[in-house]
Amino acid sequence: MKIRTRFAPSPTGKMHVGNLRTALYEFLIAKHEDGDFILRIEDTDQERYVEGAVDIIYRTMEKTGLLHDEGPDKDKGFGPYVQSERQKSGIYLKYAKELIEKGEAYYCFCDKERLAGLKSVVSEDEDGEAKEITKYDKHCLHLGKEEIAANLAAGKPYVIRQNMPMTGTTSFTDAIYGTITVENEELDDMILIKSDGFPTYNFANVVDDHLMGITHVVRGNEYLSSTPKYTRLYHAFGWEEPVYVHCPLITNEEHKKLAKRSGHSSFEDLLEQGFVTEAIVNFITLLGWSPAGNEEILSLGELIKEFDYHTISKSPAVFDMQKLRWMNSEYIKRMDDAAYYAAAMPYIDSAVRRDCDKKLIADLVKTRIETFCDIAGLVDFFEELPEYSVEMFTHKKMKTNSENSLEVLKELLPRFEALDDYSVAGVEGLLTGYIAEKGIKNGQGLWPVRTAVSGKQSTPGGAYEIMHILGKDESLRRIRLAVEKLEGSLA
RNA sequence: GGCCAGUUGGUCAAGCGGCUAAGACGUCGCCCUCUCACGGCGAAAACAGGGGUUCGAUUCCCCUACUGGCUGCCA
Repeated sequence: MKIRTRFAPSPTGKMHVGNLRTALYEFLIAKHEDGDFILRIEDTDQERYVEGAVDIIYRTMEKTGLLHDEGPDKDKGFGPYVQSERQKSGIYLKYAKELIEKGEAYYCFCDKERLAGLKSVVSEDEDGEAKEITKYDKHCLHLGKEEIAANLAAGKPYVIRQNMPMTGTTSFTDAIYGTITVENEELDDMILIKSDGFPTYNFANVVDDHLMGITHVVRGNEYLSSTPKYTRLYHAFGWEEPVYVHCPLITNEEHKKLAKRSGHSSFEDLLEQGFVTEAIVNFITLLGWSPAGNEEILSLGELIKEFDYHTISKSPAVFDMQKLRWMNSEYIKRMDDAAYYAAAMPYIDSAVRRDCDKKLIADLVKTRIETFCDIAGLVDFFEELPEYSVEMFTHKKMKTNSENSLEVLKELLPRFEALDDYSVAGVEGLLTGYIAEKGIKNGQGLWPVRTAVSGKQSTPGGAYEIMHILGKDESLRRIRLAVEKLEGSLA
């Protein structure tokens, strides 16, 4: 049978990385076996709906290459794929009523006050916050037919609840976690249809998954505890259950659920921080799953080939920013020229306003950045010579100090003044010639120059490249300044 | 509190009864080198604890501890 998976996000804001990974796994599971990947918008919660969130979902899917075979924007398949649209046809209510007839669900007219009265404080957490638990007492299950009819006729607000048995157990099998069994008395009579007429996620999800022929239900393991309820729903309808694939949670460094404040909880945050889409996709896939071989840098195509959901791990994974940064640097290094320049130039242009060889700057910086946002901090000295101390001319390993740096720079200054060819090769020729002539080490000649023209301990590129980028005038200005500095300190 | 799940180096993770317990990130060292990177080489670093089962447990079972999730007319 052809595999069909679905990504069923709620349009409530940014694309959380946990959601993105779920989408990724769903896509990978389907495509690995040439199956269908479906996009369904679960917007049954009117309260949480955020304008524009659906567009974020579309954009993210497109950018990451997780292209769906069926979805809201395509006019094929079962459609529509937006639950608020589907709801209009009364489809969910129809199925809920079917359950009522079977005795698997019932109308409930209890108001919030009565429900609140059912709550009991069971404990307090460390912050002194009371933890309450509620389990509905099945009060309305025992309403008479006439009473229900009268309430309905009177337009009294109602919900429809699932009728859980008080005895026995319910089991389901998850592809990752194995068979899980719970006591039915632990199961609350969950709400299927809300008083506003919308189905709850729990219900709409099951109905739609069935109607759309979803074979593999993939979701975060926060749903593991509620899955027995879904199992009961499938059984009540007499529907075949899908294969469940629950994925381990992604946590922050404190091993807590990735929260908004961590600053990297969403795809958009990551893009803003200079990460490339392919690296994000690659990295997120590896949170909870690892390939059979040792190669970790894998394109989406390679992931499709290698992904095997049976080997998804059970334990939660910490989102390691450090490793993402490394992986991003690998992707940057592997970018071809066109793509790389296109991505890097905007960052270089905004950091270096001087008219110069920016392509060279881009080349120099390529192996030195982990994200594009790192560029600014590396190239700032091209724009403006930073304040620096003469101590910088003293370097033990280079065998330099203020005295010989001053000597080198003073001897070099007239030669640079006479030089017209400030190409990299031109500058290099002059400097290597000088070094050979003096019989000194490369470092002894080059360290003073590089320091003088950059004012920094470390720079992308060396003296030749920097002088070429700065050009004759600016290079001379900086060298003269260094000479003054050194003379001042030695006087 | 109840229920469910998880627990291999700092992090991601191989392992599926017998191994010197892979690999990657990070860290440290060396080489390369005009700096920093890149690249190359190398090092330190782990089976939560206790009981079983077994000739033999990281691997199977039980208990404990810890961590996380759920316990909404949210998903």
